[in-house]
Amino acid sequence: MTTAIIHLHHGNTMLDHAALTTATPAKPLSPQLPAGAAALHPHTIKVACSNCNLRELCMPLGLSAAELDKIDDVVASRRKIKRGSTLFRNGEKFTSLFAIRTGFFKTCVASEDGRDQVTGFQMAGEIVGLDGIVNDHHTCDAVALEDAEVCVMPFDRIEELSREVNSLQRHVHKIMSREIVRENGVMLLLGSMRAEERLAAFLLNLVQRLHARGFSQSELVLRMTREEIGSYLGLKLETVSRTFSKFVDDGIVEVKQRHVRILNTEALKDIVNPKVCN
Amino acid sequence: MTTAIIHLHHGNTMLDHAALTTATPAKPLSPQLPAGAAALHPHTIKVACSNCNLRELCMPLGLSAAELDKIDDVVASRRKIKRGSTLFRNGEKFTSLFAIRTGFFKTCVASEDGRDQVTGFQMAGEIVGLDGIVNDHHTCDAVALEDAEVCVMPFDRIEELSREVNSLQRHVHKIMSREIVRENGVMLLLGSMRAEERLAAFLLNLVQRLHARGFSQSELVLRMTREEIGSYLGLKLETVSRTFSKFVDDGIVEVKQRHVRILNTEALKDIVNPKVCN
DNA sequence: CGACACCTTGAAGAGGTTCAAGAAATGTGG
DNA sequence: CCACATTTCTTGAACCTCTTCAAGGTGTCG
Repeated sequence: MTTAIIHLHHGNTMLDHAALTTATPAKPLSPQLPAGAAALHPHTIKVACSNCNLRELCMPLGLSAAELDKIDDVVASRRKIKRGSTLFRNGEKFTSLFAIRTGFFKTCVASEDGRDQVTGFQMAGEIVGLDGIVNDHHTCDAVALEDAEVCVMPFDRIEELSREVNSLQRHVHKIMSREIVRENGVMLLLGSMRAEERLAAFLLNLVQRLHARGFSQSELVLRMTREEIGSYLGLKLETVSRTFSKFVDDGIVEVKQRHVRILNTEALKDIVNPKVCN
Repeated sequence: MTTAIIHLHHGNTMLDHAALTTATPAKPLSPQLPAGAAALHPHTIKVACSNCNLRELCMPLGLSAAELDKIDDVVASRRKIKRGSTLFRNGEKFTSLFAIRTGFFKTCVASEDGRDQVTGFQMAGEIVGLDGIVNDHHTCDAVALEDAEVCVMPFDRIEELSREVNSLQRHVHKIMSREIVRENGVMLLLGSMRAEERLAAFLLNLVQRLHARGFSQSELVLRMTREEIGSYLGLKLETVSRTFSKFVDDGIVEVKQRHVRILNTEALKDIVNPKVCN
């Protein structure tokens, strides 16, 4: 019975503590907003990278003090995006890359006839907007799945600076290459995995990225709907729901709406990479 | 009857003329090999971009003479790859990007348990190797589907030069962004399309790219097996074969092994983007 | 508290896969 | 250049996974 879990865990502390919200990590990786800065302007705030705790995620390591000074100029401003609204939209002019400071995004592309496909979920420290470089216009939408804040990095400024700071140039290349490799992995998932494998891979990937940001290795709060997960994984929302229920039945995870606790990471790994027996 | 076509077209001139081999395009876009150069060294030949007819595909436009001189240094050498052998392999150290001069490649990633997924097919003028930048090692295989020749472009040299030549810098960024956007499109295909839609989209994409290289808009020779097409499209080879047969039955294409003639491009487009009828 | 979005589950159905066999093309070695 | 081995492609039939349609439950937010 999959419904039992809802009552079994009703009232206990599962998934209820603060470490479960992406806005408040356990490790000290949260961005530090200069006190009072937010009050200056409702949407854009001028700030620097050098005192940002997410720098190790967005920016190259091992910068000299002089380079750091220059890098501070990459971020032109910050921008807050309300849950449900878009950071950029398919067709809009491309001017900047965005580094996510807080919050959670999805990116999605649409075909002409209106189908759409979630191409990724992005969290703090990750960069969105790379799709816009090639044609000076964005080819996908970036939608905030929770209230978010991003650093706006005008791309011409990035190009200018990366001619001067070698490690920044290398970093930009790596970020783009990383995105290519990530998408290769998604293609493998979409092209060759079955529903259970897809969802297992998805959960492991999410929890791994969250863990790198100081969150639990075993508990997470999904910021997206079943439908969005399904779109990303090439499944219908009902299939996602059923597969969650199957994992619960098998004792691999606990699920309470969007709260997920992984009880058996190894089992998930085995589902993704089925052992050849004998 | 789908088998009829094989006899119907037996002996006719369908797909038989020279314009159908990727090595001999109708338009003058074929690379010009300096006479005798090939004899100097069996595998690597020092040549420049400035006199290459594929330059408009690989390199930025509107370069000054001085910039062109510099760009010539990007290509360290050329390399010939026999059909079936690999240009690079998952795990190998990354040093260079490769511009395809002639021939046809597939790139594929493998999961730990041995499944593999074709992530793309590349033809003359396209760049492979971008996956290697992020971790200094390649994460996929690039396999020649026919005898091929590539220009070897050491990446540190590219980075060096793109600090000096702004248009090259921009070009490198665009190439990577284009790959990201392409993969977004494949994700849409894998995540939301049915078999017929996938194959139709695949054929239209191939023929469009071939046409940009001076080949026919309606005829093409597939350089890959049904299994490789299937892997790319997230289908089994039998499904690819059946879908081809369906298209033949519907009078949309003629198929004779790997020779394909598109009889009704509009029909293919309608399959990819189904019209919503009332 | 009521409206709305989201999630779960069941039952029936479709699309694609698997297994199997045979045909056609391709490559190889004598 | 031909015979044979191998690879590739096609097709059928049974099966299975995932989808579709439908209904009801749960949670959330104004």
